[in-house]
Amino acid sequence: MLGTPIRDRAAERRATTRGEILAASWQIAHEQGLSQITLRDVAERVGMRAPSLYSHFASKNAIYDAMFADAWSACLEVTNATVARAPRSPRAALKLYARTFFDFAVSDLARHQLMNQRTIPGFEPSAEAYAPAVASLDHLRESLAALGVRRREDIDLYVALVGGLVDAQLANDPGGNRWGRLLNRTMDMYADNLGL
Amino acid sequence: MLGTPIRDRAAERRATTRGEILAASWQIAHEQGLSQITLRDVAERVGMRAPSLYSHFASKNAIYDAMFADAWSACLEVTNATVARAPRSPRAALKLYARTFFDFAVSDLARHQLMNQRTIPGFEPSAEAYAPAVASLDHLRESLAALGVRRREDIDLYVALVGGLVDAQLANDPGGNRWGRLLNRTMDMYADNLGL
DNA sequence: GTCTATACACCGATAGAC
DNA sequence: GTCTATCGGTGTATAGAC
Repeated sequence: MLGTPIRDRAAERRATTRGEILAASWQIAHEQGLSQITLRDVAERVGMRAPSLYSHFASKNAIYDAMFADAWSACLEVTNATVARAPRSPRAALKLYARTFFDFAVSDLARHQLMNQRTIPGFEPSAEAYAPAVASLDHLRESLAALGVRRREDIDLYVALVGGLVDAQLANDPGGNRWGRLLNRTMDMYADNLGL
Repeated sequence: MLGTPIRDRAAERRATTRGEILAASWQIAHEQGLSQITLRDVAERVGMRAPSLYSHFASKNAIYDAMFADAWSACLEVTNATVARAPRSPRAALKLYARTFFDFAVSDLARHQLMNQRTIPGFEPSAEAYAPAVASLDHLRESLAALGVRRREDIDLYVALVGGLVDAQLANDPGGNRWGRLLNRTMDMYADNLGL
């Protein structure tokens, strides 16, 4: 009687190919911009013809969808690691959280555009791709709650403050630190406003 | 001897056609999104064939360029009118300036994307189109200076605060007021931080 | 299942007739 | 200045080889 193989070599190969397609897509996004990804270019980099990509992704937007999930999963991983070594002082913790997200966002323009802006014309993330994004926001809420920040408007303000610094940095001084310098001051200002 | 005509009817007609092309482009941007503008669609709305548009604009990006100048000119006009009726109190003036820009930005998503984000793949505003944008920033600097805000990092912080609220509002609650409600509080927080 | 070949409809842009 | 015709490029779809 034939037993079930331990490893599913076909599935492994399929997952590898999927990863290669995504890696090539990220490469193009970094080199030429997020919206400059073309199926023919992706296919060439992985040694295929363009239509063959449809064996692995249902459409070009499905590739963006997987990239969106990738990006937010990476964000969730980074912030998880940070919270584990959070300092006791609420202000210090606030600054660490904000700095972690700021550095993550500023370090990759294409990724930030995919995560936080709607720069791709017809693209809307699927529910599955949104899951790690929701998890990240939940995680942020828990982390802020542990510092005593629980009201929705306070969390909204935090989101706007950090997001505003990130957007200003990327839009007006990409590669620089003109707005990154203001991050600690902004968090002190925020903590003062909350009476922390 | 033939005198020069008082009115240049050909130039007037040309300017009118240009305006019609831009109006049609804004209409499409509002209905379908900024990146969904196609030359064939624009041409159809003004009663032309697509290639005829090249008699009035050198390229599709030249249309975006004129729209960019339009948008910042409108912003400059609105903020100019606001400063003229500024209250004496620095805090009240700060709130009025911020509210004016916030309402202007939030009222038109497509316009805001064109002005402040880089959502169109190959588009970079020309120097001429940038002029009203630079004038707006100069105008903001003068207005803030009159309130006692003169350091570059203080101005940078103001830009990030207002921009962050606008982006959060448009991205997470379009048509609502969830972040608009935080504008006055944010300006008080900012004024506290500056000791105003 | 995976890939190739081919095709379609649409895009921005250009050439040349009128 | 506007037209028709056309070009190379795009995302997408499908038939069929292996």
